[in-house]
Amino acid sequence: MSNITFCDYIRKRREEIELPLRKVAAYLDIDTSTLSKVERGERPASPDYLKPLSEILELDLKEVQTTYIADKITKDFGGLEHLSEGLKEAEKQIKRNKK
Amino acid sequence: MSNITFCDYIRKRREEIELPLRKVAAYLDIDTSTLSKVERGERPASPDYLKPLSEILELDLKEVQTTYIADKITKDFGGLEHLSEGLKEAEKQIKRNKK
DNA sequence: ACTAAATTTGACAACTCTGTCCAAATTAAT
DNA sequence: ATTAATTTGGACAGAGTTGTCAAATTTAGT
Repeated sequence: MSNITFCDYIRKRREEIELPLRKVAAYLDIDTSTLSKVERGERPASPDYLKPLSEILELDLKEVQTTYIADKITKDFGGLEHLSEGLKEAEKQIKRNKK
Repeated sequence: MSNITFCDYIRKRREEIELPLRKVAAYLDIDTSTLSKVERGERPASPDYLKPLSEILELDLKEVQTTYIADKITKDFGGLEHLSEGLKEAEKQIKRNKK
């Protein structure tokens, strides 16, 4: 029922493959403390982290991005009544822009 | 073909019904200068503006929100490769959360 | 229990963001 | 052309964000 948040997603995975925060943080070139905060949802993840996270956690980049986006959108736009329609419209526009 | 940006959308409409910035800004309870910047895309619109904007510009709130969301998402997430998938996933989650 | 490693916490500086104020520039009306 | 109204620009303050550092706490290994 409940949606996996981005922070839980990456923390679970990191524990799964038994990497210490220290190592992952070093790979992302950020402080251990920063990553700790991100993993506990105290701070949002920077989009810059996505690619290196997918690498060191051996996750599909697409899945990482998807989880990140879904999470951030619900947080950023959660208060708007017509969010679903807005998202559909956004999708259309993005497809249009690709061409 | 080109997507209407939120700022163009509200500026066009304001000019259409011939309201000065001054009046609209007063209704939103912000400085004229701030609204000027928003209408030219120099500053993002606050979500707080959406409701009063729809009222004074006599626009459907749903349309206002949809335009706002679509615009903001392309600006916020434009750099991500898997944005379309992320949006679909976000939609699913939002629907799930409604229940 | 002791030690070392891992993680969390809080204070902090640098930076960004939001909106205001007021002066300058542009546009409209007579 | 002058005047009045509208719009824009830039300096600014206050609030919020981002990541770091170092100390405190928790967890794991012996």
